[in-house]
Amino acid sequence: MIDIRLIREDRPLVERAMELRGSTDAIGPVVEADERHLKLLREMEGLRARHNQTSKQLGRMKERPPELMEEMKDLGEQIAELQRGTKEAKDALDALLLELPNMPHESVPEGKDAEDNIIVRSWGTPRQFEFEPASHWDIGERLDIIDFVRGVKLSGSRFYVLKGLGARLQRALISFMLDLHTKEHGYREIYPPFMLRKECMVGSGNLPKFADNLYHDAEEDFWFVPTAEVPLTNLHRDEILDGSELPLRYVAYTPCFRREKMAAGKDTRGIKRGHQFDKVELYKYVRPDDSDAELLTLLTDAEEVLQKLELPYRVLQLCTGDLGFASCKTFDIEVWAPGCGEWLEVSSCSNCGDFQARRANVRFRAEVGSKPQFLHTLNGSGLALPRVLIAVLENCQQADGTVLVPEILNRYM
RNA sequence: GGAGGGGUGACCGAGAGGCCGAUGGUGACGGUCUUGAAAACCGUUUUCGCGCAAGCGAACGUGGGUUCGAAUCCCACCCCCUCCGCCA
Repeated sequence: MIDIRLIREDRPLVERAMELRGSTDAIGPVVEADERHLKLLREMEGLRARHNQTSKQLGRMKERPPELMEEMKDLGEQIAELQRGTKEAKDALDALLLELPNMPHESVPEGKDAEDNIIVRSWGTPRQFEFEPASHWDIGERLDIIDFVRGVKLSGSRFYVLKGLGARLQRALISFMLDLHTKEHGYREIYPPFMLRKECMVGSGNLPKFADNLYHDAEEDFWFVPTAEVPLTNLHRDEILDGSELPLRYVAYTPCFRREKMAAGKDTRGIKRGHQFDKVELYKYVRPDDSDAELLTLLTDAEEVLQKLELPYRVLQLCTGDLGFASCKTFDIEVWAPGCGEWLEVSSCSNCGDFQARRANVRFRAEVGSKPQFLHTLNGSGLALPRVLIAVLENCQQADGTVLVPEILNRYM
């Protein structure tokens, strides 16, 4: 959420930021709603002050003049009326504010869409094959470790079944990633609920705008996690943390559930994009001054997974037009998949600034006795499993059709 | 799912229509005393909104209602605890 006070104080700045992201004319309605709300609020509070004062006097009186009582009753009704109006105005304002994306960080390169993203660096060299590398769906079926037909039988399109060593490989990757981040990078492992209350989705920025990508229970207030970022954002919702606790670094493995309506018809082959996938997620709560630096270490923490797996990858910095809703600065990591012949996004590491902290109301006190302030949150996959699985299968395939898994996984297999 | 009890500030815990944003205690912070510390004593210590400010407004699980006035009364919902039932 963008601070309404910033919009009041420096509207052009915010408007420019919105334009950089490709959304125009978003601020005008906000300013109007804000003005309407403030007008009603001031009016209501004025009447209330009067009402409270007289009411207090009445409490001390022995005899209550009937005409004064009459007047108070009247005033009370006016206040009630104004209160309804104020609440409506506030709800309208909040609804607009919740739809505004985060402002890009000043260091983010300008651009319209993914075409304008910048390759920051590459690691490893794509392997030269002495044979035509197979796609993971061919490898998976040939080795009987990915079963597409039965996935569809169970749940429909975009579902698959991992079998035998396929399931085992995924589990090995999860364990490896969790161990790496907890033992070597200082993250604390979290096992969160996979179903959350609606307000959690608002806190992270998934609602109200992206409801059509979420699954939820029809009867109860349970929303399936689309990423562990959501429970991790809300872990400290409505809390004031002690500055000495920061930074907090968490890592969580969860399945992720997404409708993928927007991507209908895209990536239907293989396991690249399913309605359910596993992911290990990195998350940080940090002091505002530290978030730039913490983003870089978050990124290298995620990269190290691929380095240890010896999989070639590249790092992209997203341009302003391609940033996610909640992010002010993002780096993507893409792993090379020689079978599909494409770079696959396996991580998106973002600094959300105070955007999510405002929504979820997570604050900290810099020092004992000082005023609470919003902290910064960062998140990044570390990494998304199916695509790493793809990369392992396709990069490590051999001429005889078998797959030789990266050495680091040996102790997990 | 059924029965009963309960949700108050960082924590414990009072308050049962106006004198209550809330007694008291613990903790934390500052001070006095002390060579230093402990103890003792004194003081400070919720958050948000509006306002240049003085100040005003709001919040006692959440949302409604009664009343000039609600932490306190009424209704609904949520959560926690105990017991019973069911169950991986």
